[in-house]
Amino acid sequence: MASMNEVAKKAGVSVATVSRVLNNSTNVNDETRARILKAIKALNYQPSRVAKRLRSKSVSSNLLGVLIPDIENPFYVDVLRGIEDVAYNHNYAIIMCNFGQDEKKEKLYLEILQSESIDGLIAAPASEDDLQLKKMVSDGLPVVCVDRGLSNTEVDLVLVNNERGAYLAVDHLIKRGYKRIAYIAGMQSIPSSRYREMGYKKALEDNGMTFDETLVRFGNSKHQSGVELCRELLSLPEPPDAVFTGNNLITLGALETIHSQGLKIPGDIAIVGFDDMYWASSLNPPLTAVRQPAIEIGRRAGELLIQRISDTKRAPIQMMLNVELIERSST
Amino acid sequence: MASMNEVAKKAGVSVATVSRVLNNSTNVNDETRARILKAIKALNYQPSRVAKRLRSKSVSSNLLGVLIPDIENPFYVDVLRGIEDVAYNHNYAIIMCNFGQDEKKEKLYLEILQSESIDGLIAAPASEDDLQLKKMVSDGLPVVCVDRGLSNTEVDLVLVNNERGAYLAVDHLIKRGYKRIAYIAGMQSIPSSRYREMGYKKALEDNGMTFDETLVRFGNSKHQSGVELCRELLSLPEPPDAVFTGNNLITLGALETIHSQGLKIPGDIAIVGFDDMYWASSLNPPLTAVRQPAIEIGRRAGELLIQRISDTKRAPIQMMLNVELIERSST
DNA sequence: AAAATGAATGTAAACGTTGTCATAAATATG
DNA sequence: CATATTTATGACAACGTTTACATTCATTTT
Repeated sequence: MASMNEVAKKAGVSVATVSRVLNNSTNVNDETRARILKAIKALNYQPSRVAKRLRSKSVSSNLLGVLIPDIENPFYVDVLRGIEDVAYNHNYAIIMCNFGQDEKKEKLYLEILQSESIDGLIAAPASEDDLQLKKMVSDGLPVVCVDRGLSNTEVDLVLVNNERGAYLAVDHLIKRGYKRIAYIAGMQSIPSSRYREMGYKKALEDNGMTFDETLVRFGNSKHQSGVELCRELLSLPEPPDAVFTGNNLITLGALETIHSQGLKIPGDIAIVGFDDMYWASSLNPPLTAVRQPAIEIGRRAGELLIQRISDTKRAPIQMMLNVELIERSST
Repeated sequence: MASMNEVAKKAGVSVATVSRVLNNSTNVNDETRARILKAIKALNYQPSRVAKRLRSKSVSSNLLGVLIPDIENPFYVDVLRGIEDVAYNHNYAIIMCNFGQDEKKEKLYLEILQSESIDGLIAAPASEDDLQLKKMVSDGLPVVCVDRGLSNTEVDLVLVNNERGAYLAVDHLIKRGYKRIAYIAGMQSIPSSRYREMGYKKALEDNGMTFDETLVRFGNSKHQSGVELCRELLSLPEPPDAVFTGNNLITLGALETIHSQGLKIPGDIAIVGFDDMYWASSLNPPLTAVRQPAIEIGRRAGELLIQRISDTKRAPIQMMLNVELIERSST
């Protein structure tokens, strides 16, 4: 890799002038500029983003961090896609950190990101009380949270109306005549799990139904927990006649269990999931689901972050996007 | 962020000594070491990976590039997961580049990766003749290819026996009595599409069936192409009675079309897909599929890369992993 | 014609490390 | 005791940029 020095030598100028050309600053002679551009081409010179980053924090070094809990979850993949989309358009590269709901791993990744001098970070933190992340925010790193916020901390945030989504789902089940509606939730420490629980309870209440806590199970947000918790629910003396699942992976897990027990959907049991997938209509049966605009969440977060990088002072913005219930045949 | 200099000052030593402690080199007094460690803790010092990377290419700067065609494809997500797994265990961070089958985007990402002075790269290149990538390989960057190789270039490679996978799928269909078996392929420029075609043809041939080229359609490897090409096939005067789909996304697209036309699987038409998904048993109907060990591909590639980084000279290794046919109810 | 301006360029420090070399003190060797 | 060796440490250059400041020269202003 040719360096600026070699270019300068070849063009017979100093590095400063080369730098000026590269950052198309004024006051450089047309002929010199041409000579330098020629040398750049000849040597196939590419500026080192590393050196740039080291030299000045002020100038953008075009590196973003993305910290997500679980890349196996199609929802986060879509968020990532949205982020990648705007990052690419602004010439940013992305360091992807997938911490798999493991707080130790999250911690290590945050350290690495800091150490890489990223310009900004988009994160779905493991916990609302993430001290390390809070510190990074208060130290001035541009941060945008997605899906989950940080308690007592002013930070840009893009999420979805979780309570409303759950309400829509459960209300829909009730209107369809289901009486014993279970909720298979994700990790209790994740805010969205709790908001969705609130929506679940509110829908029951608004419809004059009583809340039965044996029908609510918190898991670890993964596929396997969907499998197992659904099995538990089905083996209850009075099993549910419908189940509301807390995310993508749980839904697929629950479906697996239901199918393996040979139950009919929605005849024996109905199901509505949080998170839609574009292939949800090819599931057996086509799944009724609450759709989050995942790609848009990613895009918005990316835009907010890039804004914030260029204006650290602007007041934090919190965006709550809308969800919608997609009715198919599982309910 | 405290720098080494501040630590040195605080501990009353020179930066050299601090560096020695950090790289636990010998010949540093126990008492001094203790003092330095204390200072490091007090200042919450973290070494800058950026400075490290700039300073010496010799010492590992712990940054890997991953270049994949399509993060929406669960196969690549799994590969990524495998890579991430071993990267994390070796304290490497990952710059993720998703080029969405767009060669211009791929080019830009390769430039960025180079400019970021990555230690090594795992790539599924857009084309076998990718000049830019070939150049990077010959310039000495450690590279491991996954899923697709580079022509006339010695490079580590991890892939799967595509021909055999296709053969298994098509042979299975034939044994089940299907007569007109279509193949909805991905992009023709992608080697795996062609190897799968070879397997498809070979299975026909070995079973004494004639090859009908109107039953083979190449697309762009995305969901939408599955939708459309399947529609084309179904509206043929003599439509197929079975279809072999070239990847994950195509399978889901084809399913969508089949369902939307109200056809029964496998009664009206059978389907077997390349790429399994763990939730394939929840599809309607449970999908018969050729399984690639995607996570293992990622892991192996990660291991090969880390090996190669530490030993640039070792002869290239090409690994071909096995596929298996998972029989469910769509055939 | 001297002074002031401005354009074009160069010099050098800085960013935070690593690593080579030099130096000083302590210890071992004869 | 003189010399050689080892141990512990520091000084400084280098990596490839950016940028503040200095310099040179041509042009304009008085």
